[in-house]
Amino acid sequence: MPELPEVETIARELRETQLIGKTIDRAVVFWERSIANLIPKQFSKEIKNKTIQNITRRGKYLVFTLSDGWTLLVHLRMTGKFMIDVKEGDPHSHERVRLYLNDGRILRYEDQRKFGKWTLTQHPESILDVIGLEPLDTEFTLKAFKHLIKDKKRQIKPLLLDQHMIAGIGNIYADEALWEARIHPACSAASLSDVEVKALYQAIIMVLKAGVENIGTSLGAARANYFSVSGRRGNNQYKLKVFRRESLPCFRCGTIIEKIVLAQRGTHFCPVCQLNLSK
DNA sequence: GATAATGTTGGTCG
DNA sequence: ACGACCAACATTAT
Repeated sequence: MPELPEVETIARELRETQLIGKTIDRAVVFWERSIANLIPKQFSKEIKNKTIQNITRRGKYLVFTLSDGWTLLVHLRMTGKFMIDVKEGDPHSHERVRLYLNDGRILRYEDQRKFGKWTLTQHPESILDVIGLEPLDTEFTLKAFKHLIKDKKRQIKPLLLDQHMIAGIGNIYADEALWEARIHPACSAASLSDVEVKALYQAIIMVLKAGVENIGTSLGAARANYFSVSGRRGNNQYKLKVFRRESLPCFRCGTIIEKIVLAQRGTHFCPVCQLNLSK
């Protein structure tokens, strides 16, 4: 569920809510497998009394820099979310981990589908260094993008979703970027012309920036859907051009948007605007 | 009421 | 190197 813009929004809200500088008095784990690399007992022991020094984002990971050289990496996968409470209370229905802070607040982590993972480590680089370029950083240049996709015969959409190539793009923003760039999601990366590569490069940056500015995409009304720490829903769902618009007219040419499956992911595109048969 | 689909990622197996 | 498929899960839509 949360892609780069949603994770970025959450990181910002966690900072804005003054978590930085607070100390973790105690941790409670309700679902063991939410902690990827430690048993709950070890996790609770190691995180106790650590101070939160910073909260940032790398790809789709939330990065909590803690005291004494420790880092907490949180990947929300499909349904992970954070909530902050001022008072003790029974665990919420999908609450998996809870951190008690020294200012009396409780940071709750909920994850309906239990796919999300927390990693508490002194060596975060082993995870963070193997993921790809940050698309909203200066390192993501047109030249770097060209280098990334040249000679890659694989389909362009699965490539965009590959976190080892570019970090943070998920199913929504991949479809949106390809529509903006007028590129068919199934065509081979290496087959793209220079003009198409540049258009796609600009589209990736554009759709991600728009997502961040609109504080993320919250689809549907269900509780499983993305909302930020404060419970606020994003607004980007109202700006989407193709994602989940199957059988509706393309905003550019009026053709009915199609939905296919690519790399086991629902994929939405306009069969006329995005018709580059180069493959 | 059964079945398919869901925004993620890691593994296996050709 | 890649793609196809499965697995981890709970819920909603059909």
